[in-house]
Amino acid sequence: MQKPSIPKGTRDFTPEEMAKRNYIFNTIKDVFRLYGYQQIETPAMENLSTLMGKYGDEGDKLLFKILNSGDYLSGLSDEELLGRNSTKLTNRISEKGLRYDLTVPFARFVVQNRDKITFPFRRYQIQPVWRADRPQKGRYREFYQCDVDVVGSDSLLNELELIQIVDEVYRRLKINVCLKINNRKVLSGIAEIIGEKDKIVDITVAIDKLDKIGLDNVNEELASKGVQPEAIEKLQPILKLSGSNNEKLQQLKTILATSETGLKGVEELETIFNLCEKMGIQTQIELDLTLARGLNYYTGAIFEVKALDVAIGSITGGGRYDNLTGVFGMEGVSGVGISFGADRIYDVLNQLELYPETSSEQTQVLFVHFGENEKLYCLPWLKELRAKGINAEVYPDNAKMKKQMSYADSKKIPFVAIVGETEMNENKVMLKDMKTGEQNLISLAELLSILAIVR
RNA sequence: GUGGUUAUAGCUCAGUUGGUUAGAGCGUCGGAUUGUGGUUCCGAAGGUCGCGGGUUCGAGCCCCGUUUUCCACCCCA
Repeated sequence: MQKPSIPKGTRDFTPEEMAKRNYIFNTIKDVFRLYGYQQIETPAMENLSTLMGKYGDEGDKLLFKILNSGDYLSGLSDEELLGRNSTKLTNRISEKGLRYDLTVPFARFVVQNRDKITFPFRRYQIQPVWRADRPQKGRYREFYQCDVDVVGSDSLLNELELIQIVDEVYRRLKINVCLKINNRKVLSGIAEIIGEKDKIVDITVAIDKLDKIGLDNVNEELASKGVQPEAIEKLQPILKLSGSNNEKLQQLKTILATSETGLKGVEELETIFNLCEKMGIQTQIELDLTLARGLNYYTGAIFEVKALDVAIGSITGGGRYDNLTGVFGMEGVSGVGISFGADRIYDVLNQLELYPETSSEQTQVLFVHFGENEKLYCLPWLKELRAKGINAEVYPDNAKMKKQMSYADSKKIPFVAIVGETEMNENKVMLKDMKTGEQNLISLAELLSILAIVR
């Protein structure tokens, strides 16, 4: 027999792992709701026409495509088949794909449901996304994103609130993070004043790597992309900017003095920093001019959150995108949002062992018994316990004591209620505390009060 | 897509220069113990050595291909 397996980059989650993951999801959800965001879901698959071209050339390659149903070759000519043009052929045999992120499907959702939505629309969405990447550390082909976005509002107050959400989520999860912030308008301004306006993508991609490959290599990459030597020269003081956020902003003001967009970006950043200070954000916030992020659609603020105690890449990212709905035929709607990478947060929490000890998903008491009559005797007790919200179960088969007890032990159930003839005659159970080994003959009322207190 | 790396029991891993019948720990199951788990002792089950080809008298071990794992690049949560 062939060993079963799952596709590369995907994972199974055991009950223990799910308890941990739900702790993350619930923490994030609770905070989202505090800020008035409401949940939506969208399909796992979208039409390829919705997805293609939204994430750049690289993104198109990383889309999982779904083969058409039925005889998907029937409409094709021999010429097309023998042409061996994968890209063209793909369009003919596949019209659906798995979603690559939650932002683009959300933009589609807004356009399609504009009649049911009141703006500004605040939604959150927690669902898996798929990327045909090569898996590696902290990188999966199926992973969950937790998105919060607000569309239909230009106010920088939204940026502030997203930062507050980041601050609160990571405070609750007890993860030390650094929030990096930049602004696409500043990046545009830089490209503008060095005279390479149309090379903005190459420039941002290159300087994004400053941390990783160093200044010399960045300059080399810029040159290889055709950026003029004078332009690279002009860029140097910007790359070497240092000091506090405020100091950087002041320097940028002089550097970008001739660029209207650049100055607008600086002004936005200034406003956001001031608001954060006013609201007493605890998280360390850093203006990082090298922060570009690959996504093509950001137009204003760009965010990225990194865990300070674990090397795993960014665990949250986002930004402002003006007019993302424009490609779906709805102009003039600006949005801003961020996405929490649940799977990376999970990896961080695992490495730092930051999970709370008690899990609400655990069974509180297991009924063990000596046979058919005893088992039936347990049923009304279970009903009462469950009605009070206490997780309880009975061992379903007639099995030896040892087996039933081992079951409780391996499931880490804290209490076992033993039921035999003596207990039934007295209308009681023998409650054993699995940690201390202590046991007492008690009534239903006593059992309820004990378990209610422990909980 | 590029480069490297890995694959032996359910899991984690040994396995000598290529030499008979493939090893351990953990887990599972049974027993010691028919009203008591986590400790201990005894026993059992469990393998197409990733797959395909080649070299050899002989391959878990060497060679080629392929798939897979993990890591890095590109890119990204």
